Amino acid sequence: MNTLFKALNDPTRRAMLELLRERPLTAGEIADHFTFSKPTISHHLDLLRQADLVTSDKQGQFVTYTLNMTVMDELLGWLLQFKPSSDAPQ
Amino acid sequence: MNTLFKALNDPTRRAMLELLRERPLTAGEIADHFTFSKPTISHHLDLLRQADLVTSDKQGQFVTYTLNMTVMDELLGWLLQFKPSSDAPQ
DNA sequence: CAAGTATTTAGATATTTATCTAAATACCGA
DNA sequence: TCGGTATTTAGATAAATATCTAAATACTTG
Repeated sequence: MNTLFKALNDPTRRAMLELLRERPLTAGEIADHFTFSKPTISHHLDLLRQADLVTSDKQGQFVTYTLNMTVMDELLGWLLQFKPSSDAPQ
Repeated sequence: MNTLFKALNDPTRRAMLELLRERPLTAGEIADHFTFSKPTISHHLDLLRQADLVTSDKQGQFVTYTLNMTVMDELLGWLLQFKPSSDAPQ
């Protein structure tokens, strides 16, 4: 949960997730959408992977990142515990 | 959105929200659940307030904090954009 | 194998953050 | 008004984070 919130606590990483919503992208393609250096992008992707928000797959020279939303369900569950409707319908 | 994720990116603050799920509590009552100093607790509560996750109400010497979940809907919305089912039913 | 491309690792640095103690503020009751 | 309680503000510090450049690694192609 900590790792998840940490990964989400950065606008660049959230933008990356939104990019990957369309389709899987290579590290380079992702980097093209930002003005940060490649190592910085790589570091952000690493944090997203640590949180299991993305998976990475190396194909030759390229590393393709794919959105993995299963972990978001955990967040969704955490969120819903605050929704009174889930506890006491009314 | 930034402020919201920042506020949520701390286990103590998340625990505070879960405490407040039961009922509104004063700053002191909240502090009693943790081993941090009062100023530290106050600082965390300030961040939760900045994110609009809680409201505070001073009654005499006491400041009561109340959960305000309306802003969580924003987070829920952000989250649901990743759920394929919301885009393409299947 | 050498040169070029894609990506990551290493190491440095500036900023942000969580925490503390000490002090200030605000309120209450005698 | 004074002493006590509740909370916040100020200021300091250690740890975490985002970023960079330089270098390393891994793959591809001539």
